Amino acid sequence: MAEKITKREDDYSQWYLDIIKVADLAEHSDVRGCMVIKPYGYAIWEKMKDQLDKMFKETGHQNAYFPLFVPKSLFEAEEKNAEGFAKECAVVTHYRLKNNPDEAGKLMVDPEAKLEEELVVRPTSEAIIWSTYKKWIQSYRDLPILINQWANVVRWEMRTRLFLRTAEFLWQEGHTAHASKQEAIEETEQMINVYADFVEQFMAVPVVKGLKSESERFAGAEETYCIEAMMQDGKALQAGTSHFLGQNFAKAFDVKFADSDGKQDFVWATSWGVSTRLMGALIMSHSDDFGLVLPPKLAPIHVAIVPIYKGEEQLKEIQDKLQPIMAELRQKGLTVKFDDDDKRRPGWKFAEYEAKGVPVRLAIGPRDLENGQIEVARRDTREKQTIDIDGVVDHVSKLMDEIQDNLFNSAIDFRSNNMTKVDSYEEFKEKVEKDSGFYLVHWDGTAETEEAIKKETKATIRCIPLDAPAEEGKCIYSGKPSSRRVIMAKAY
RNA sequence: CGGGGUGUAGCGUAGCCCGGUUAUCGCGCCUCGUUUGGGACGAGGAGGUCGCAGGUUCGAAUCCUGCCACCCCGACCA
Repeated sequence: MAEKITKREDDYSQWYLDIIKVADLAEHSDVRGCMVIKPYGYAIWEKMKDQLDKMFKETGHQNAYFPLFVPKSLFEAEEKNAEGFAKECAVVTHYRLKNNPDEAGKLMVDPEAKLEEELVVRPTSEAIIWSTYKKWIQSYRDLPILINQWANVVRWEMRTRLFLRTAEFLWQEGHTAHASKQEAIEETEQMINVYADFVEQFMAVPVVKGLKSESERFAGAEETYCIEAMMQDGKALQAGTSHFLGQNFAKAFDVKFADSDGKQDFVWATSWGVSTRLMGALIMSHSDDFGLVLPPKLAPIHVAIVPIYKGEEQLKEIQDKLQPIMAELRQKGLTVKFDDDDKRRPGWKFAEYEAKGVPVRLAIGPRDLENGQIEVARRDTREKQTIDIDGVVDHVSKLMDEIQDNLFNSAIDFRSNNMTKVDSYEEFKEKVEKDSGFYLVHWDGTAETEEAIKKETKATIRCIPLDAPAEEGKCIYSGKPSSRRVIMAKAY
């Protein structure tokens, strides 16, 4: 774990993978395109998960669980959805292995055990969930259904990348059913706001809330809301989506309800999700060449304490001095790790906790004990200062807020510096090729223009920002009129 | 799936072009000792189906064929 890492423009991917390695977050598994999330990485994910779960429950949702396998016929029911995912589905065709008669000790798929109907391993759960909701819904009194599920899904991607795109990934998917269009739209908007609040307030990553263009929309959705974040190389990362599904799935699965007048109508639907991809966003937003940088609100360890000592006696002295301080820190809800591991030297521990992104490190040795002081180091700026030990609890707890704010503000600054309004296509082409970043441009609203720009520049419409002010202009590509700017960027 | 690259101990690698003793070096690991304020030092030690499967050869990490995995660039995508 001693290797130095460097962030360079031409080597950003390697830097990203290096961070994952030095912080001990995850690694490639032996299974194609899959990932092993290691304990420290999972601890961070768990923090994110717990917070999101809390926010879902605060907005009236409940957790449930649906099957991993989706019979092919169910999967086919919503045509657009099936078509959108068909190319990346893992499919179960057999249910048994047997000994291979030609090769001792080897197994083979038993051809006798072919399934009548193939089972699709869920790439998303709309199909299985809506076929279930059909049984649950008869009247408006059964609505709304506000359910979330924490699960793994499988998408057989051509190219995979740790956290950002793995064949199997962990996520949460909300699936709600409503009696009115209006209510479903409100739900969709509510959830994109929940996501934005979580990502900004907990991950300290600023996002743009917006609508996807038709071509980037979720397969089977009427409207897709998204949040887009900017990574340190200027590229965009879609951090979460919330879909208004209209009555598409209700029609596909024949889910009708009787309203208060006894009239039958199809149910209105939403779905929304975020995944372990958020880990990628977290890593790429704040890390530096010394490793991961974690916002305090998501750090599994808030304070690492490194005692510097010779012999048991000195260690004991330090422990006695720190015992009440650690108790106070813990009382304030902070997780404290006192690292008296004698097998590692202090310098090693300093580097280790930096690599893991622990927000604050305390170091204390005989010299400090004598002076009644302690050394405090913050991870975000890597500043160290020696303060009176009496004030350390207050100081550290203030630092937590400061670090959380500083990370968010730095990310905002970075984004502002890399967000440009552009009005001519020539200028746009030139800029987007040289510097990644968000470009605010006028667009005529057609898929043809979008496609043409994508082909030429590799930049795509990340979203049509919800808060974009109305502004008359001309499409940078076609010159046709446009009423607001959209965000174009290269994306992950 | 198309183009390029890589695969040698836990990690990073030399050797491969031009086949030939016991496969190189660094980090890490184990033991003992000295150490401990920014990734310690010394001495000793363990660890290898050279990605997998075939082939050529007296002899293969090295040459040939096929396959697999990973990385980068495309297409696809959360």
